[in-house]
Amino acid sequence: MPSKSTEKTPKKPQGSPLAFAEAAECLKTLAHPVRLRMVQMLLHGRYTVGELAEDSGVPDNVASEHLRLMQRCGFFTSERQGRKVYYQVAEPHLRELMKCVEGRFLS
Amino acid sequence: MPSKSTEKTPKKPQGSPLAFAEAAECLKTLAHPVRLRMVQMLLHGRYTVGELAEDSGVPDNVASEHLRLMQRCGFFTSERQGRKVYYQVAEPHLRELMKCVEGRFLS
DNA sequence: TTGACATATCGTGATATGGCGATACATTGA
DNA sequence: TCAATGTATCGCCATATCACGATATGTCAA
Repeated sequence: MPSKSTEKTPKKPQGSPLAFAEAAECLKTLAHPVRLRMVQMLLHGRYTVGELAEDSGVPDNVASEHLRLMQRCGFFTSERQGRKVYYQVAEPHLRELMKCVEGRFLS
Repeated sequence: MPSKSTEKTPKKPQGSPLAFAEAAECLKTLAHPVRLRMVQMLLHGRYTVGELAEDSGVPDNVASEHLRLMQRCGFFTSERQGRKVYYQVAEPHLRELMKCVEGRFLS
């Protein structure tokens, strides 16, 4: 008679609670209409805060805050060039992730 | 001299604001450690509320609320069997989306 | 230096979210 | 019918998020 503790449990998928917490935090950062749009834009090129703000229809300071949030997750890096600051994608997995999202919601 | 309105703007990717709002809402639903874990579990099998609750380490009522949220997004369907309710994946895109997340955070 | 422009940060208030206990509902078996 | 089990719902409260206006910082040009 096998005790409960020695039964094999082959079906439960892997993943530490900490990893799930991290993943959830990054997904939460991604889960905003303006931020999603910014990610999509930056996957296609390099843009300034002002350009992204205008494209998304939000004021510059709001755009700046969204970009900062995503930068903290490691999504983007920024680079000042004169008075302007250009953002670009730094997290390579963003492309595939966005492809999934586009495949589900923009087709 | 080309007017501003007739300049071509070839680089901006597609996507209506409404689509981004929908996508953001679904991602927000996904963006929770317990819910991520539940999605992962249900991509590997069919489980009851109680089973998912125990696996995630949350009380049954909390698990039930999380499952209801995800059901509203169309992620899952539920099926009562006796006193128990089994949940299962209904949204086919979840598998690929979860694969992206796992590839980034559980490897 | 001054002023204009681009971006970033801060404080605040409105709204949303998450988890909890209590309770309701549904199903089965005694 | 009653009690036990499994699930769902509700009200409450703590916290988080969001957008805004005001203000600060950094950069260039005159």
